[in-house]
Amino acid sequence: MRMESTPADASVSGPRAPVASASRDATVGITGVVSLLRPVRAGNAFEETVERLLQAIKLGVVPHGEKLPPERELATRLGISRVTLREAIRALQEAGYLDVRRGRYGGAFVVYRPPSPRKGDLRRAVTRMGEDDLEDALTFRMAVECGAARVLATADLTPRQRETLAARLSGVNDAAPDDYRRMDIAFHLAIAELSGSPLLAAACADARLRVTDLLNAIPVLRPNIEHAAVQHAAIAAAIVDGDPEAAERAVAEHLEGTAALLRGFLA
Amino acid sequence: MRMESTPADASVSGPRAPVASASRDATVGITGVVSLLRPVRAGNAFEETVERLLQAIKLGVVPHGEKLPPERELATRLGISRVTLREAIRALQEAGYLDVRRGRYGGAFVVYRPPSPRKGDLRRAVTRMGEDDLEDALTFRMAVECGAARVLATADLTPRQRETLAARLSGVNDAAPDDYRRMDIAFHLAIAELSGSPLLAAACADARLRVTDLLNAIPVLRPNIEHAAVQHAAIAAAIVDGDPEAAERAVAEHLEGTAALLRGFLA
DNA sequence: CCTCAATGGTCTGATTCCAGACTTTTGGAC
DNA sequence: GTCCAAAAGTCTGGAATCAGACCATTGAGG
Repeated sequence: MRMESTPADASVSGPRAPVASASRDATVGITGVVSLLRPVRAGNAFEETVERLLQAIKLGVVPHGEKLPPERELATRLGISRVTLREAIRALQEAGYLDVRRGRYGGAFVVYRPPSPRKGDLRRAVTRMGEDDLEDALTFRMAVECGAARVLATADLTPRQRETLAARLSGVNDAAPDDYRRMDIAFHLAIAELSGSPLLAAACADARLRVTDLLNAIPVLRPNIEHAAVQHAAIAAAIVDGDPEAAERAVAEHLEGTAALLRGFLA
Repeated sequence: MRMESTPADASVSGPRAPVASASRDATVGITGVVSLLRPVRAGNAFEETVERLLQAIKLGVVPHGEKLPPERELATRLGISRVTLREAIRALQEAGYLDVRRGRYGGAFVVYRPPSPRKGDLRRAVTRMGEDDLEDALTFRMAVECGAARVLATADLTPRQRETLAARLSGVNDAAPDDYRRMDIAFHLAIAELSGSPLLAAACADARLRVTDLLNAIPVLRPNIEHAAVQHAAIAAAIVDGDPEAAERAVAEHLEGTAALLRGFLA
C-alpha cells in the first residue's frame, strides 16, 4: 500500500492479488464479430468496489465533506458483503480519500478535492491508461453522449425535465472554479439520466469516468470555460427545441473540442 | 434444473443461489446524479458465465454446429476458473444448448437454432424482462447504435472497412430465412466494431442482446425484411458518404421501425 | 450523568471460486 | 494395432467472499 502526498496520484491497492488480463485475439465463429468472450468480471470484488467508490468520489457524486451511506446500506446497494466493502473503504482511507469516524453521526467522509493539475500529470495519466484506451474512451464517449442527446431531444419533455436541464446548465455557468468540473459532469450526466434509461445513464457515466483523470490533469482555463458555456447552451437549446440533429451536432462539436484540447496538451 | 422441449424457453439454472437485488431510491450528494452505487456485480460468476455463453449462442457468434473454444482457453478468456466455466457449460448442456463431446476433436458444440416464434412468446418474453426494462433496452439501443453510426460516418474509412461493411450488407440481403437474424446482427455490430472502439462495440452488442429474445419471438416477415433492406442500404450509404447526420437519421428510423414492430405485436 | 440509537469494528462458520495437478477418452497418424 | 496429442473429466488445498451475530464508540437528549 502506497501513500503519496497527492491522493489523486496514489494508486490504491489492497490485500488481493492482481488479476491476469485475458488475451484478445482471434474472432470465433463465422460472424467474425465482437469479443463476447471477454472477461466476465473486471477484477475481484474488492478491486471493483474500490474502483466504484473512487469513481463516485472523483465524479463528485459524493462531494468533499459529505459521507458515504452507512456500511450496511452501501454494502446492500453494491451487492457485496460488508467485509469486502470495509476492505475497500480501508484502502481508500489509507490512500487519503476517506476519513472514517465511528460512533453515531460517524461514517466514511470524503476528503477529496480535485487537485490542481501539475505539469506532466496528463502525460502520466495517458501513459497509465494507454494511447489506444484513450482513443477508445473518447470514441465511446462521443457515441453515447451524442446518442443520449438525440434520444432526449426526440422525447417530449415534461416541465420537470426542462427545469432540471436548465438548473444543471446554470449550475455549470455559476460554478466556482474548483467546482467547475463537478458541475460540468452533472450537466452532461443529466442529459443521459433525463432520457429515463438507466442503461444509457450508466454508459454515459462510465464514458465520462474514463476521461476524468485526463480532464483533471489539464487546467481549467477561462476561455475554455466560456467556449464550453456557449456549447452547453446550444446543447440544451436544441434538446428543449426537440431538434435531435442539432442536439447531436452540438454535443459532437463540444466533445470534439474537449478531445482537441486534450490532444493539444499532449502535443 | 428444468429441461423443456424448447431450449429457447428453458430458463437455465444451476447450483448457486439467486442474488438479492439492491434497492434503488435516494440519490446521494448534492449532484442528485446517477446511481453509481448500483450493484458491483450482476450475479455470481456462474450466473454471469451462463449468461455470457447464452448470449454468444443466441447472437450467433458461435453458430449451430460450431464448438466453443477449449475449456482451458475459454476459461482464461472469460477470466474465470475452469471449474466455474464447466458448471456453466453443464447447465447449458442440460438445458439443451450444448452438446459436449470428449476426446481429441471433442468440445462443446452448439446445438441451437433460433426457434420459430409461437404465439405468446413475445408476451412471455416481455413479462420476463419487465416493461420498464424493455423501454430501457430500446432507448439504450437507439442511443448507442445511432452514436456508433455517427462516429463511423465521421471517420475516414479505409478500403478494407468499406469492404467489410459492404460484405455485411450483402450478407443480410442474401441470408437464408433462418439465418436472417444472425446476419442482421452481424451487420449492426459491424458498424460498432468498425468504429475501432471496443467499448462501443461491447455496448452495442449488449444493447442488441437485450432485445434478441424479443426479436426472436416475432416472425420474420417478407415485407419487413424488404423494408429493413432499404434502411440498411441507406445506413451503409450514409456512412460511406461520410454524412454523420444522415447515418444517424437512417439508424434512428430503422430502429424506430423495429421498436414499432415490437410494440405492434404486443398490442 | 445516564441512556439510547446509529454507526463503525470484529469474529465465525459456510459457501464460492480459484490454480494446478492428475485421469480418461477419443480419433488420427504411423 | 500402437502411439500420441488434444480434449473433457476429476480431485485437492487454499483463498475470497458471504451472512449474520456480536462488540465498541460516539454524540444527542433527557
